[in-house]
Amino acid sequence: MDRKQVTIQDVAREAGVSTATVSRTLSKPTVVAKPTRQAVLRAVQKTGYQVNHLARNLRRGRTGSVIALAPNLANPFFSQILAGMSEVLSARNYGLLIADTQMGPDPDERLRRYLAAGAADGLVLFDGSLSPAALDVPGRPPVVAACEWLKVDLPSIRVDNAMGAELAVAHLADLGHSRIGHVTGPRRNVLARTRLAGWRDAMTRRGLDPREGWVFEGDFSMDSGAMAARRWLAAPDRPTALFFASDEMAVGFLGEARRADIRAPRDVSVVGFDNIEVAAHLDPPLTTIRQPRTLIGQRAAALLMDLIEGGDGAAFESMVEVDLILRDSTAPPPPPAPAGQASSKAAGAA
Amino acid sequence: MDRKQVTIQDVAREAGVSTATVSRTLSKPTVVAKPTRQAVLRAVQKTGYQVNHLARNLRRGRTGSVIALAPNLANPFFSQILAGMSEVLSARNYGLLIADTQMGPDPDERLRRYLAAGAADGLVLFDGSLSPAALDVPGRPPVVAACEWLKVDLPSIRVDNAMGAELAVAHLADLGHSRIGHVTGPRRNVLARTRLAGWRDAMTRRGLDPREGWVFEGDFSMDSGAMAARRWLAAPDRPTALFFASDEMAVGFLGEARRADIRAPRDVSVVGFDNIEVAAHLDPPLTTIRQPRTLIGQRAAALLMDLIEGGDGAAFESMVEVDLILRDSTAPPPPPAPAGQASSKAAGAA
DNA sequence: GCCGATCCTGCAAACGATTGCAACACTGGT
DNA sequence: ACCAGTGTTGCAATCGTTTGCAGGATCGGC
Repeated sequence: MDRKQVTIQDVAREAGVSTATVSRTLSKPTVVAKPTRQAVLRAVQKTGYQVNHLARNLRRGRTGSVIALAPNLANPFFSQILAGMSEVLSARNYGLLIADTQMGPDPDERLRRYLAAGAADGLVLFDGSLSPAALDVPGRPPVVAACEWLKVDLPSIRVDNAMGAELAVAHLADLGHSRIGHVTGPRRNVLARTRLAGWRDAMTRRGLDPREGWVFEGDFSMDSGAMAARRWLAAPDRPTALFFASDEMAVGFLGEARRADIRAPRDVSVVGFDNIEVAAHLDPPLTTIRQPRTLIGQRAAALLMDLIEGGDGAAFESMVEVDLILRDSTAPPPPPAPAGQASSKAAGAA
Repeated sequence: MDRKQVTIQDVAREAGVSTATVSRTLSKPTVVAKPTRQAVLRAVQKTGYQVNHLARNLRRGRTGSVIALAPNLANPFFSQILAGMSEVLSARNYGLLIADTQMGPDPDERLRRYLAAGAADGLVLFDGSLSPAALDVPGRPPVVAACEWLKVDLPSIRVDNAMGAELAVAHLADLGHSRIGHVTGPRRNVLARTRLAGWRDAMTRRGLDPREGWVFEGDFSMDSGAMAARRWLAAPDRPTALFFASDEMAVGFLGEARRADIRAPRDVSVVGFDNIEVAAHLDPPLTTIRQPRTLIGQRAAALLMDLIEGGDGAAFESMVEVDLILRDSTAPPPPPAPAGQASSKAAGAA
């Protein structure tokens, strides 16, 4: 094997110039005279030289990659975000490292180590469950928060969750619903809290009652959506419409509800959040709030790049908008049942 | 700011030893005397020293990370695989870089560059559409193929697609179906081809007719599943059961079919492939072939690690098994309609 | 023919770690 | 007292590149 790597020295020898010239030809070509440049390039061709990134980066004092830290890589939610990041990063010749925060025993410590280790020039954080205090690391690289921390003064990408809730409630109210419930994400999650607060605001703003009995706690998962369905079925005076903090929960809800012969939008209207791919292919297709995940990734990456290279962070905070995707899981509320009580199944079958 | 990074020199000075000793204390502690070791560790504590990976790796001639190359990062299919990889890699202190092959103009060239650039110690390839010829790079790092190339003699992780098809067909045949169709992935995709071949084999092995009119071409996407539904509806003498090369297509099929008032398993039995998360939450819950995606990631990473460190590649090829997840989208075929023709809707309602 | 300006190139010192080699200090056996 | 062996440490080279500085060449204007 010619395991031996060809170095800049070899090229220099081949071209009859110094290593400095070779280096310059490759990084700032304008500064070297044309004939020399061509000779060097020929030598590069001939030897098949490839720069050694390790050496270059050591010298330059950067790593040439950024790291994305997510709470759970297996969650498909992140795949599109990563794709967005990858797109802008690779255009700038940066590498994208990914890591899972929730794997070891102490996630905060893990974050701290990533920051201190200097394994990357920057970091995008998607895990809002980590403590902002973990960012207190002396010489840490720039960090972009895409995890909805409220208090922290950090460059960040935020999703307009309040607007999402507003759009959902507005849509349902416009259809004539007044008993509009909400299925939340996990209590401790900031996204979940923001959406819940958004729902409350939107309700009160319209003079509707954001009744505590109409909020069902979930954890974003399909299973928790199915659970919510069971609790919703058992609830007295249950809402005629539900706004879900995630599409997954809406999916779980619909599946479970159907087993009790409850159909959307005939018996209940549902609005999801996120516009996951399957939303369009359910029966009924799910009305939902779309978060542009690719865009989130792109924005986060671009902001981080700015911070790393420019450094001023002009677009310090950026809010990405959401919109309502209208499909068929919402409709005007069913006419109140004659007896007014618990017989919507029978009524539905008529 | 104390932007200045603390180096091994600072630690050495603080501890009153040479840099060599510090380095050894950190990498092979047994070789240095206990008192010295403690002094060094104290100094490390005091100065807050962190090794500079760039420098270490330059010296050691490795990068400490591997790269996963996928055709489309946005595809949630990969998120679980990546999670699996991340798990074993981070346990070994390796980083995980990800990149999208299908972004630039020339994917093959892109792969070639990744290999030549030496940006990683190894590479896992998930894109079967690339040309194996692109791997012909002189001093390239080890590559694990997880993309079902047939001919190439490369360390690889394969999924037992043939067995998947066999399980699906066996299940449907056991239920009494004889007209079992197949919805394929894109023609050029090797996975798709293997599943198609598996379906053919399984059918003929049972004396069933793998009729050409019963295969519907798709591309793994939900949309293509919906299209397949329309073609299936229009087909003369259509199959009573369908085996899909992906769950996504099955989902698309079910959604579209329902609009024509066709229900599974009443009117048609469907088996998917992959066991995506939503499969369990559909109505009906989808019977499917499970691919253990996390395991695939783990295996691929472990094999690559072996290749990088051990080098012999003991477990050169590894086949991961699939299994049948029984849910409710399959049932015995409906009794043949009296007129035998196109009236299954009406018949079903009886 | 001289002078500054301009352009191009090479020298050599970094970047921050690892490691082969040799030196040194002990130990215990003779 | 000497020697071989063992355990511990330091010296200095090395990994492959970038870059500040300075020197040589060339040019145009006087």
